[in-house]
Amino acid sequence: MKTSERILIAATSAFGENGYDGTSLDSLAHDLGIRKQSILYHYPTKEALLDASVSSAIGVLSGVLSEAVKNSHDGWERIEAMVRGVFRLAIQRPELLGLLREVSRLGPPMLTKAVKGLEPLILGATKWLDNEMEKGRIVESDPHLLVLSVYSAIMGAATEGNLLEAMGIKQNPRDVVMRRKELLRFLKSALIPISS
Amino acid sequence: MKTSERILIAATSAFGENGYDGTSLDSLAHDLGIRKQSILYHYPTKEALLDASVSSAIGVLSGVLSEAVKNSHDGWERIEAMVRGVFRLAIQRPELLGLLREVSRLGPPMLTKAVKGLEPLILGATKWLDNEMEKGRIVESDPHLLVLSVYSAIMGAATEGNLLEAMGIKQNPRDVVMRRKELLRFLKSALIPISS
DNA sequence: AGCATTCTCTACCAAGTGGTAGAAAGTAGA
DNA sequence: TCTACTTTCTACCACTTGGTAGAGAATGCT
Repeated sequence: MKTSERILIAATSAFGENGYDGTSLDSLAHDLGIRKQSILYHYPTKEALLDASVSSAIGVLSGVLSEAVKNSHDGWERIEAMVRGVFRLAIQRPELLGLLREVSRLGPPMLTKAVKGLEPLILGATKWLDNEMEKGRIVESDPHLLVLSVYSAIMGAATEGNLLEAMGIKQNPRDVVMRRKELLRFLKSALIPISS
Repeated sequence: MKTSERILIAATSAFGENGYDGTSLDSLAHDLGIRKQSILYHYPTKEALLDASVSSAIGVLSGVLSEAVKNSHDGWERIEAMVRGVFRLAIQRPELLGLLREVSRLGPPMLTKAVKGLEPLILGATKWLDNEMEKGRIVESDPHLLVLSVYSAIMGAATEGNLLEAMGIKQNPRDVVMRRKELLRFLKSALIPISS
């Protein structure tokens, strides 16, 4: 694999797990078995490295979600597919979601850029929700707020692994599945009209 | 006000907003108009300062929640009171919730200690939920998972202010109230049996 | 082979980090 | 006023931070 790719992957992990300030270029280089200056050759500044990490993370997330949209029909099924996709991501690469959360803490200007990258996704989601509401397949409410609620619920359930472990709740794959089921039940009862 | 209290308050803000690694004792001292060494007199290490901040934040949160419990009856009303309490806290002192989130990212050993501090609260909540489920006032489900879902939903809705602003969603008090309402609707439909 | 390009390295640097030592200043009781 | 104690200060330290300058290697093209 190309060095620049290896750097990007390691950086995404580190930024997502230890935060931006908690990650030093030296430690990053050490983990990769190279020198810090090699990192700075591929990414001229630390911020540029963060930028690239965020872009790639957004790319992966977008991929997962649009894949879920492609392979599902309208209504509840689609929401379920998206939640499953994000959970799979949370298990396989938790650092990606951690990174997005970190970005939202860092605030502008990085956050602004990230949101811009996610804008088509958010726009698509709200439009689709609007449409679904019109057809009565989803409970009427402000789509923007809905997207946020769902976002934070998923993000929370998917990324609070640390917290769960500290609470003594095991993290076997089976338990993660149960948590996903619980979240889906949660979402379903909140979003789907009683008739269905 | 005593210097040690001023330090504690400023530290809680800083840790909550900029993270532990993102906060230097020098900048903290500068904001307070004192010298770093005065901080280190009251709190021998940076970690001790974090510890004290976390303890105080947990104290405040516990206070808000037990106040909500005291002033409400069983059933949905109590959940609503608790959500209102946390939202009020999120508006008045968002850095407190930010700090708790930061702690959950830092992981052990600080997280372990924090969770231990919150244990009575969590235990009380799960016990109460168990009881409510028995009486049929709340939908049957794993109380632990439920607490987590509710926690992350509230935490998300209450602390993603940065994200919302970057998304161009205004943050007037009126809008915060709307978000709280939306979250309450969300929780209600997920938690309350259809009969009510 | 020679040459240019791409990449990784050693050697530094100025600034900032948490923390130590101990002097100076304030404060209160006798 | 003397004394004991608490608090804040100046001065400093070893170490780490992100970043620069430029020398050496690889690598591929002709």
